[in-house]
Amino acid sequence: MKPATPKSNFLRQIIDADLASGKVQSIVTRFPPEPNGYLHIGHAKAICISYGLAEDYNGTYHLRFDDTNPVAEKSEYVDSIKKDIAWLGFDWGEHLYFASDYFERMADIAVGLIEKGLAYVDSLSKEKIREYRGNLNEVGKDSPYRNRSVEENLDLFEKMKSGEFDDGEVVLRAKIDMESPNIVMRDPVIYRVLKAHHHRQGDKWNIYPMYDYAHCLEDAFEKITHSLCSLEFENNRELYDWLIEKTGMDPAPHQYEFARLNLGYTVMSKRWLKKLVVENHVSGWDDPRMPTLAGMRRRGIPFEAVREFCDMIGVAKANSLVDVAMFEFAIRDELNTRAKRVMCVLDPLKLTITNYEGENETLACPYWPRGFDRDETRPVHFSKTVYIERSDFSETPPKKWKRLEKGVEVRLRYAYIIKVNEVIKNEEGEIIELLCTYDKSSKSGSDTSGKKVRRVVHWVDFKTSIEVQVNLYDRLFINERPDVGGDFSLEKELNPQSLVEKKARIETSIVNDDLDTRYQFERHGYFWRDEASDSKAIIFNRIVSLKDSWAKENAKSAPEKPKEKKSSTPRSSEPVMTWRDRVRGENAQLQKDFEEYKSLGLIEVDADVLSGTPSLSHFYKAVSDKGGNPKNLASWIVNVMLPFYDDHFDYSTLGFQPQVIANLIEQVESKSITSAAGKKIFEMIFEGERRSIQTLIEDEGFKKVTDEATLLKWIDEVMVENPKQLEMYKGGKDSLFGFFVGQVMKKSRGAADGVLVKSLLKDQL
RNA sequence: AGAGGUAUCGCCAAGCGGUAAGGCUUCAGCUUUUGGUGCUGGUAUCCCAGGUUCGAAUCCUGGUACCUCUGCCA
Repeated sequence: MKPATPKSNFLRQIIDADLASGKVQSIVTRFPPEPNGYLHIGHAKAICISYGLAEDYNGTYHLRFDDTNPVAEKSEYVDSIKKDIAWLGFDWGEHLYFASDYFERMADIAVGLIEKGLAYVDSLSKEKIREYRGNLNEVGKDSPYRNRSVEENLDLFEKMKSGEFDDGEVVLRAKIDMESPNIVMRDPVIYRVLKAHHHRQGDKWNIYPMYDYAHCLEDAFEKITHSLCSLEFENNRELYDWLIEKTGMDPAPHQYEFARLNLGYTVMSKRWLKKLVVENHVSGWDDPRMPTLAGMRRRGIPFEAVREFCDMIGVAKANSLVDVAMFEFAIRDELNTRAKRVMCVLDPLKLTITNYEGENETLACPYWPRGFDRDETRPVHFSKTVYIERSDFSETPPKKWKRLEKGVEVRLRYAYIIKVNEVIKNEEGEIIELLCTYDKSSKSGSDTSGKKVRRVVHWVDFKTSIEVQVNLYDRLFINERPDVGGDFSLEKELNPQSLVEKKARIETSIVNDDLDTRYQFERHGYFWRDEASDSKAIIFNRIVSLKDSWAKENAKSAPEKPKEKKSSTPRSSEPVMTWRDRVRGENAQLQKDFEEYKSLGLIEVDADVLSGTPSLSHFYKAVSDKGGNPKNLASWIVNVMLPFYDDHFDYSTLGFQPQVIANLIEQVESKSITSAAGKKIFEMIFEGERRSIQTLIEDEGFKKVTDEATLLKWIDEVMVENPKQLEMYKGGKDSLFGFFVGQVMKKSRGAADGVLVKSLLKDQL
């Protein structure tokens, strides 16, 4: 029933590694909303990630209100956010925090920064600050106030605090680097003057910390180990780490970023959600069509479905747009097992059984379908006249029609088999009633008619059924990505059918149920009572419709989607300018090396890489001085050795002689060891192994194995150990060949002769 | 133009040099008194181009596309 969820993601890998290395003993995560609005499904993803991870790893999670900007924040939002998170089933226990509770501490730390000469008060205007910051292409320049003395800064900051400056007059800035390629690092503002009323601190403060300054400190104060946020903060991480380091916070929290959720046919940004509410396109933040948690709760979506959905979509760093079908699946999957089935007719049409003689009767109808291991029933009234769904009768039935048509027997669900004999229409030609006859012996449960009728139709009793209002909700927008591309105008994007209100008729049994009962109205969808419902006027919200494959079948063949061709960019024949070309442009020696390497017969890219830095070039020369084929030497260094250094190759701190590498490559060249073994040996050297290559080969058995008998023995073993794969291979799964080669190679620890193994294996298989 | 990211099926998403997981969607079939549910089965060679290797989605080089950053918002 539960879909398998991705059990691995990059955050888990980070945590696993941190736990394994002892960097942390147990994890602490946090969800840090600003109390300036309502939570939506995107927040639910973030919460499920941070809190879910803490739960899974037996760690701790915090709820922290990041209330550093008093202007938009309200206690009302604090309450709604708490309610929403609790609804999702998370309990933060005693770990409820407010950034504003740390204001004193943060201000003290700012003083410390000033004392260290790492922060200064800037008197530049907002506009000037922007101008001085530069832009994406131009570096910034220093503020004229950047070099104020520590004393002056201390004095000025004190005055900011005590209210001697007005909003916007001065700011406190971190003194970092106005020429940093990362704009975030160009002396970011860390405190601003704001004489605003704070929802918890009142008028106590005249200054408020900025997010970048406050957030990392909050994490540190709370000893958060893994501070998870969305991708747009990637650029801010450098500042986060800078502040943690300069303020000496220990242990240091770390920030990791993941992609935020985008869901089709809805919007997630506060701006648009607010517009929907303010312009009355919806009834409020909790309108059942809203993607807010309050809206989903009112719609009747169980929180478990939201959680299941969050598990399903996983977490990664690639921007994505999740198909609503996935969310709908999660909701249906949850509701399917817990929603009682009842009958409700949304568009009633009268049907009279002309040969029905009794007054009425009561049928015991099961609440649950077969296979549910539940056998509760409810009484349902039945009489001579019932309502059926107008769309269940057709005068011109399409192919494969399974409902009513004239003269064909159909079962009234849980009741009798009937046959329509006559169609009564009004003056406009509209059908107003169907007259039919029934087979008295076909009563459901005691059917002695012997008939097998595959057509079924649901119904409610004419006299006793209750009229109710049903709200049929559908997606709010017409397009999958309403807020992308061009200017987004709500009027054009809104789905006019997002709410359809109907008068429907429902069986009486529902009056006895708890108000929060979830139902499946058979053949329609899942419903529950709206909170505005009362005993006189009952209102049902449709949570989600049933999956409808008939509609698809019936729809005209969908227009063929134009297949997007994967763009293949033609390879330009122009020689390309690499960053190394630029380096060489300023370093004649390297340029000379480059030319020399090429003349030695190196392929161009290897020559390019090896002459990219002085350190590398020296190293290559040192290795090739010892002899050997320059081309192969180069290729080995570039492709096998360099990846170990992850762009940080430094000859001077190498820890082994170039001679060693020359020897190693010679062994590979002379085919006395395989290249895989060569790589393994280098790995050992890289990690500090000091035995000679010769010794290593001897001691560790790296010598290339070309002995057929040994190889065949391994091959036999592999075939015996993997009977399943063997069978599949023989069944035609050729791609398994590589698997067998791999297994043999593994047995030999990479020492077997690959070519030989292949040919032997081919014979054996 | 700078910096930081990302690219695996229609949509999410595993994969970390040796069999291209899984879920959603979709298609086919079975069951069915819900055109629902359940069950069975099918559907990708990994953005492009080179290179290294017995073997590359994974390593190297170079491209391309998309996202984020120029608030005294978070």
